[in-house]
Amino acid sequence: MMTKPQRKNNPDAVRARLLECAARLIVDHGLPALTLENVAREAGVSKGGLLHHYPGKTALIDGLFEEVVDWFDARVEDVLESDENRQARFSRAYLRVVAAIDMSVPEEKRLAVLMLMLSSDPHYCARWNQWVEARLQRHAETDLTPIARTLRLAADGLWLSDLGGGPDSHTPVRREILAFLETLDATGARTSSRPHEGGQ
Amino acid sequence: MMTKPQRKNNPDAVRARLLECAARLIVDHGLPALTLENVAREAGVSKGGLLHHYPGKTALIDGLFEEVVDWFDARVEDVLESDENRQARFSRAYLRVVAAIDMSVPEEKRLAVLMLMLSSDPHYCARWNQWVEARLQRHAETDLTPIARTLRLAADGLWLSDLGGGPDSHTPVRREILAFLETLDATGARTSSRPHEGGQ
DNA sequence: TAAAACATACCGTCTGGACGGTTTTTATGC
DNA sequence: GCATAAAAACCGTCCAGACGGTATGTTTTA
Repeated sequence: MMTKPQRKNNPDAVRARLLECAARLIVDHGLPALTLENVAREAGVSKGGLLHHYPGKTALIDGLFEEVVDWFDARVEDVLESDENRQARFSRAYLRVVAAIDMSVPEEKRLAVLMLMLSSDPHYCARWNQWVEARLQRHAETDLTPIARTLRLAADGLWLSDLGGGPDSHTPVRREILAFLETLDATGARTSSRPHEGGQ
Repeated sequence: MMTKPQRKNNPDAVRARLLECAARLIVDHGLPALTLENVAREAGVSKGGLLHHYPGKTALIDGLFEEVVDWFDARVEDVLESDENRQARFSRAYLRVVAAIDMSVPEEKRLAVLMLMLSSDPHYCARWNQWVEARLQRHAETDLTPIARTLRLAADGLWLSDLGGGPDSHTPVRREILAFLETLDATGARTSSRPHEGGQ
């Protein structure tokens, strides 16, 4: 027997569905497709139902933003801990998480949402920068080198390419790039590993 | 005396002003600020006047897109030709152009528009990919290596960082990254320069 | 029975764009 | 040259639809 078969309403599931549908809408049809009506219809609730859970469009987007950031943060933390090499740990984890994203998996598509929100709204951009800089501060010993920064920069590029299906988003090419970047990481560690603080 | 002081109408100038104002509106206040009325007011014409030159909003955006791409293309071509080193010529030029962008110069701000359009609309994303792939095909001999791809990826990351004022957009850090990437370019050329075609 | 979880109906605003004018420029005939 | 017709440039108004949000119900859960 199921755990809760007699329960008709499941607000938590509805909220999750709302967020998921919002993400899918954005990724598949762009930001203008993110309307309250669309999200509600996709999630199988009425607009009133949606506004009950998220009192306004900004609340919905905020919820989506935080969920995606948390998801990304958790994955980075996970990859980070299972890495013995300390050199540029955070940035390498950052890159690996981005590289591991498979856009054909709807679950992972939602990260693309982040990219969209970042580039469109200065507000979320600032909040994202806050997250990055907090992590950068925590890993100041290992992730302030040019190599580390390059890894993250390349990750962002890969990320953007994924979003638009660019020439670098195809599996074989991407695999090669990744391999190169990991090599770069190893060699770069020897080349210039001095962490420099507070330039200027 | 001026060349054409007696001419009251100057449609070409109006069209240019329209595009410029559209770009500024997007960069300064985000995409939702791009309304026909706003653009028309900023450009000092009526909405009817705008619709005379660009029959519809999509036409306006299309015009803006093409102008910015052309601008970027011209600069890349320019940097490209004045580079004796053949290794990853196109990708290095791509990087240098992006790196040279000064967001405090309004003229160069408009490149940010491209980034916004790319990440928001799948349609323009495809058109951008078309451009990149065309250039990639033209420079197939030099720019299909992982290093070349990495340069462009990093450029995109830098670009995105510029748009949002991320931690890598500050001058000293950026300068360091750039220096590193140029070094990487030189060393990488020796490491693995074999062009591989048609993976899969 | 009170509150949470929904649905339905409705409203105000904004925006793209159609439409019919008016003025300016250009092309044409003489 | 010059009148004049035609085309291009431009303006102001109006409208239909979309969208965010409110207000008010109805059902389910605690």
